[in-house]
Amino acid sequence: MYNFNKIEAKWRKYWEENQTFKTDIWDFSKPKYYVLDMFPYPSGVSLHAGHIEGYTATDIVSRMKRMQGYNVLHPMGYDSFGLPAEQYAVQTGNNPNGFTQRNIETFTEQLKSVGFDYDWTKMVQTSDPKFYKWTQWIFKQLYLDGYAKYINMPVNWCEELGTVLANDEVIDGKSERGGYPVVRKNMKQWVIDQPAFAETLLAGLEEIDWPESTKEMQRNWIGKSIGAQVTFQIKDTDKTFNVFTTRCDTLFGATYCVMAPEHELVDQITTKEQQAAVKAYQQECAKKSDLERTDLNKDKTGVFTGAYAINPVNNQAIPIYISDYVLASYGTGAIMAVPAHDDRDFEFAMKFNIPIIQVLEEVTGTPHENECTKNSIVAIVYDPKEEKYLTINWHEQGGRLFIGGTRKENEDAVSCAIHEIKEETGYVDVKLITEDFKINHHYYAYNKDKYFNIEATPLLFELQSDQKVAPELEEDEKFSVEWVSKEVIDKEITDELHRKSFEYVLHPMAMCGDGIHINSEFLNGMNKEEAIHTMIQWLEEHHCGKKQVNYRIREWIFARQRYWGEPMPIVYLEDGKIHVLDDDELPLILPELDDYKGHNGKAPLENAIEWKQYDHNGLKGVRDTSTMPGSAGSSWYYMRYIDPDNEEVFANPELLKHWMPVDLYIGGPEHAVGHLLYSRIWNHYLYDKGLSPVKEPFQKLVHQGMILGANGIKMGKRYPEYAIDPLDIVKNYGADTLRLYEMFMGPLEASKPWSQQGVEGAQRFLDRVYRLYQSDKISEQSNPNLDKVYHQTVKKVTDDFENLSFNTAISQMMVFVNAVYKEDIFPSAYADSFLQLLNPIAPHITEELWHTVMGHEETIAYSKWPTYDERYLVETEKTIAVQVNGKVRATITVLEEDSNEEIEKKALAAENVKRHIADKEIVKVIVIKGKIVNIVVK
RNA sequence: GCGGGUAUGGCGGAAUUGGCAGACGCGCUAGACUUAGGAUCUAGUGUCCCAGACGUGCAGGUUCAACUCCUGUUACCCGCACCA
Repeated sequence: MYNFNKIEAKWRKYWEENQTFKTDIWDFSKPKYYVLDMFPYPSGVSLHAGHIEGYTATDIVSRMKRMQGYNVLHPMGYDSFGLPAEQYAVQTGNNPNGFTQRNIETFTEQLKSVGFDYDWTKMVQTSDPKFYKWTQWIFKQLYLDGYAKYINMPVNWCEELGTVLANDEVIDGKSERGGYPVVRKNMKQWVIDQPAFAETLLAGLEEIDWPESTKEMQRNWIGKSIGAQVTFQIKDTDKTFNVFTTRCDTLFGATYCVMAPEHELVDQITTKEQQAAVKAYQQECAKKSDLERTDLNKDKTGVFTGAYAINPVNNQAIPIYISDYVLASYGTGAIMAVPAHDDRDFEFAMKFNIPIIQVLEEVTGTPHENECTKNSIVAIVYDPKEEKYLTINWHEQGGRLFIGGTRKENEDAVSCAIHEIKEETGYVDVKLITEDFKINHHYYAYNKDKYFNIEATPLLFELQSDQKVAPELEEDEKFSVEWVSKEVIDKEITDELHRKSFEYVLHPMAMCGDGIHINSEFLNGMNKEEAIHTMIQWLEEHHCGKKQVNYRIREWIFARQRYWGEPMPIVYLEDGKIHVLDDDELPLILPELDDYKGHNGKAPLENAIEWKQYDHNGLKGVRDTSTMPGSAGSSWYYMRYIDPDNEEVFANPELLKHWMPVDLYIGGPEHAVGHLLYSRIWNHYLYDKGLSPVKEPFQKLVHQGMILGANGIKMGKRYPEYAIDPLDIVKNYGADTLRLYEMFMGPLEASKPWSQQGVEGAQRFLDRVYRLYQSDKISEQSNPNLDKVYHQTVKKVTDDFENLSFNTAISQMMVFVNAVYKEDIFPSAYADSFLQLLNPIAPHITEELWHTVMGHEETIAYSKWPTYDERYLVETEKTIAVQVNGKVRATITVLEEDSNEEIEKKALAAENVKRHIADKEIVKVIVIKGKIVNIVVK
């Protein structure tokens, strides 16, 4: 076994002493390549296997690009503000900075031990005043441009952490960190106006090479929906309120309105009689945490306010309820409810006995020209004693159906149905159960040779007794009355109308799809899309509504009542005005405290009595004592790497123009709607101001998958016995082995289980390579036997690295090594190139062999990446398969210049093929040149 | 419930535009070298009723040919979740 510990230490020292990986940022002579990792939070625990995976991937790409002649920027830094350091400070009374710096030292040591090619002279720390000066400065610009605002709004308040949280920091009603309960609370807060960026963020997604799932998550998070705002007047007052709806076409079906319990109008419109009930309900809702509020959504609750709203399209007065199924924070905090065509409204209406008006008919069947129209019924009779349904079996004429019939003029659906049941089956003692909707059905009647478009009303009856009269129609071989079970119906009733009828009658529900409008005056006969369009026009003409776009994304709550973050560069002056610090007052440095704990829900900086007092240039006031969220610094750090020591600007514009955007960004998928959205917002903003040269900061994004424990179980706190410490692997197997193994495990994006035996396999390969280079096979002679596999390997490794398919690149290198082992001569040119191909994955061992065996003086890191010659890849002679009726029966050797006829001749001549086509007729022979021959016989 | 993804030997996983399913590694079996082997090298390794048949979650379809395309379906993973 080669001495990996010694070799790895030797070359790490060499790289550091020679500043091998220092990027000359001003060297514009070569094309640039900016490859970035998501920087870690320097916690007390060390790097885990997942970090190594992502960091190795970028390391490989950066090393290959460097060898391909790019000027590569591959920096690393620390997201060093955050909660664990804060908690350490609270518990020990020590400044969190010391704790943070110690962790950073450990992390840096660990990262170096894995051999990553970071340019450490570019390192940034978000908690460094030199860095956060510019975080504060960008915030200041956002404030001056009106995007950062100090407003009163409902926030996520976590009592346990003593701070507000952003929406992405709340998971299932609990804090992301610690899992403490989170409640809604109204507070005056610093926020960033995210909805202002919604459109540009959506548009930008089209330009970038990101995983579709992540883009989709961002789209959902932004949550654009196009609809209409409709203004309702409150009956007998001059008050109005707006609702947002995506289905203004169903306005004629609105039978009530709902306001969120917190809606500002609720107190003003509630009638005396309802006041007590409304107050009680509001209090009940306020007490609930977000978790309880969403958890208790199985059953709808609500209270009538006593007030009525006037539906602008028909001047009907409809009741106004309050219910927590309407959220104060979305849309206008009030809705129009259309129970016939919305699931939630349907559920609420059923519970509170509110009328349901159908305004949209589902359409079944296919429309046809020259249809006759009529009204009809589908009667479904249920016998609860036998648990069977009454059907008519029309045998050949039309299969099994329920009882159907045409309504005569002036005949209502129920009497028609009762009449038809009697006429066709003789049963007379039936009770109506439901009759709530209509279906629009197109069909062709064979017996009449006509196309029909009918409006059908399905009705459910229950059989009360077996009482019967003689039916008008006698049963015969064409027609029989049968009671059957639900299973038989599911199987045998195929008619679309009858199936739909049965489905709706058994499970009444809202019809949310498309259809034909009814009961809707000027919309009647239109489909959904047409009706929405028409209704918006009508609303605008009558000044009671308009087209409206709504976003789910809300203000980004930007202040935390914590210590370990960037202080807000804000002062509240004595006259109540807000003052933002001058540039020369930045950075506003975080003061040392005696006590890092907040008291009574107040920020820890409240303890900095002197620091708080502001008296500068004749302005007196009090500083804001909140700090920025963890995602502030990480929203722009990628630009600071380019120019980390600049004291005049956050980064030199000329450098930014050359280096941005990040060409490849690799990190975990957990930041999909946090960091990755915030960064885009800041970058879009800076781009609009001309301070960033590109709109989108990260051109290509890839997420590495999770590395699981050996049993496929997530590593971590719950199962520490399965946790793998990558540094143990470095010590016991070598950094090169760790890197090779993690890259060979499987596709970068996939989750994959750890295998100790796999680690040993990786080490075995490296040792095999090492021994190969110690052998006397390396020679100045050439070896044509290796030409093809060599060029194939160069091509595949280059392509696969480019596509981040490291597992298959490694597999190809193994194929190459296996091939060399079978040969006596390993040409030194190939031996050189192979080290270069393997270098990005295993930098130490390859650098060692490059110098000690191949005799190079200079580092391998800047050697020219090998190229392949296409000539060796085209195969003059190829073995292809011959199939007979799609089954492989033989393989034949064909030459590049063989014509299809010659190939066919060879195929037919193969022994095993002859046997399989003997005494059969050849229907045709398919020859795909260079691929396969298929002989079809009969 | 909605959105996205995955499913291939004992295991991790390969398979350009549909064209010899199982590359490569792990594990396993046998042999060589050895005092020895948990080192190394060589050969083998999808299943079965083995001149053949079957086989990429399940059921269909398209095609000369399907892991790959189409329809339906199941299981698991991730995200969102009363968003009007």
